[in-house]
Amino acid sequence: MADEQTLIEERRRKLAALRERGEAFPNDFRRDALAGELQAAYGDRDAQALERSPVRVRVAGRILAKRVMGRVSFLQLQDMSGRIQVLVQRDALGDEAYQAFKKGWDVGDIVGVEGVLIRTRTGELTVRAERLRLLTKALRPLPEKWHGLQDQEQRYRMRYVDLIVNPEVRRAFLTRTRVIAHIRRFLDERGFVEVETPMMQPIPGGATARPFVTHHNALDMDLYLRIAPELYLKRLVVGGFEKVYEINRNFRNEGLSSRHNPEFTMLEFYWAYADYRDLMDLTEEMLRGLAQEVLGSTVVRYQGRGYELGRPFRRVRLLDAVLERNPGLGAGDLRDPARARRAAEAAGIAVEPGWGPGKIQLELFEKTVEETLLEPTFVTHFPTEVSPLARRCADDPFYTDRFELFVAGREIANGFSELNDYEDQAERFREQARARAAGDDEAMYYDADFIRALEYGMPPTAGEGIGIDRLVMFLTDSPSIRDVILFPHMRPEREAAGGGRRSAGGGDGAD
RNA sequence: GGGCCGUUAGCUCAGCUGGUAGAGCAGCGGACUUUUAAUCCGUCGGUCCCAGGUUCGAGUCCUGGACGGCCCA
Repeated sequence: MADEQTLIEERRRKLAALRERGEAFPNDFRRDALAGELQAAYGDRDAQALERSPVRVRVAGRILAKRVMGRVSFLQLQDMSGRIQVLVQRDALGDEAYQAFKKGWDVGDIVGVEGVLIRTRTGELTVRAERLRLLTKALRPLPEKWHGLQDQEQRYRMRYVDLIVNPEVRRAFLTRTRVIAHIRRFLDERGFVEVETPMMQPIPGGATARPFVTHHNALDMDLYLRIAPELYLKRLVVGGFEKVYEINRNFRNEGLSSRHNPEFTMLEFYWAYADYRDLMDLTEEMLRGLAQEVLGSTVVRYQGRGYELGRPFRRVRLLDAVLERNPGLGAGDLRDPARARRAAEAAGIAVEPGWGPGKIQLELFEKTVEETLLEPTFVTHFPTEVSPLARRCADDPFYTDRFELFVAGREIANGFSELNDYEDQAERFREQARARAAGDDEAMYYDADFIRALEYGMPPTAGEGIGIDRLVMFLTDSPSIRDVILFPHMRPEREAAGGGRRSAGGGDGAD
């Protein structure tokens, strides 16, 4: 009587008894209180005070624990706000109702309770039930009460179970929601306008990445799931949306890892009459306020280490950061194509044919510097060669007015003064198109409509993208991006019939 | 794509050098009117991820595969 099918059969039997009494899936119970709010409002009221002025409540939620002690029982009830205990007494409900509860109700069932607040002998705030309703009978048993669900695969595949039994998971996702809400408020307060631009694009632009392809039947044309919204948001700046942002999904057809999911959430915002330095200031302010709001402190604990967001972030040029970590190199070694190639090869980098000194500087940076940048650091002056949408530095066109923000060794944000010189932009697109023709399938396409938009004139503008998932990982102390994406991508499960161990769908059609 | 690790009851986990597969929780039966990992007595429950192989004998050893985790590209 304890393999999965038997456990389910046992509950089906209980459900059948409910159906016979005509009360299997009622939808007329209305609650007027939430567990967490009751804890907050009455948590400090003592037993006598609760007795003197009784508080009647109707709560509903899932049974997480059931402790039967003869003619009295205790339930632990969980709703979206938290948990509260329920006291169930035979003498209050009558013998028939109490027996039905005792024999027919299980951990995992969803119930409604009407009663009064009391404090038990051991001091716990409790709803003493006067009426009990079983609202939804659960067929499947919940995981073990103490350890919860540990198996990573099952936690991701059956997130609904993970959320029921692992409170820290629920907390992380609520934090994610608060992060996004805070960012919206932050930008709204500063006059930014939120928009939505195409997810399906005829030309995938705005980043270097492999896209997903789909097909529009009526138009008989391929469309690409966007890898970035950038080129559309800049069209809007041309159109007069001088402060604009979008928080939404990007799709990149690349590998999965603890830092990559094929679909991920990005904030992009564009700010006319500002430059990349203004962006860095704004980013610091945003992240500082965010930590304060979400964590109550500007110190973030991540994977055992503390990070201080309260102080100004370090700012360092990419070349200087590379030279710091590679003491054998001099500035001149990384500007000349042949010398840069030799330097990279000496550092163990397999230099590909099309790479110029700018790409090599970036590779050296990623290989030798990136993961060492623990404290929040703005790395500035990315080479023009690897920044096809960024404005060149006024004093040195080899570099751009661009930065990336690194925290805990990971890229969190990428921003730059936008390239609004349509002639330069057209030339950069042609350069990308040449690289693509030469076999670089991550290189950008030439986007003629975007050039046309720029030719109408885009004001001097700064724009930035912030990876929301990685930011939330940092703020929730999550080691994997899958811990902050509700339903991360997984390989399909094997069919239950195929003999695989995991058979989440195994009960389907059993009746 | 490569390397390492994992997969045993619904869940969390033991299982030594190859010799009859275990515990706790959950379930079921019983006791119990203030417990909170309730307690106590009794009890059911296994395609040891899959397929081959070695062996008198495989959860355990070998080969291949599936899925997952970590690291690398």
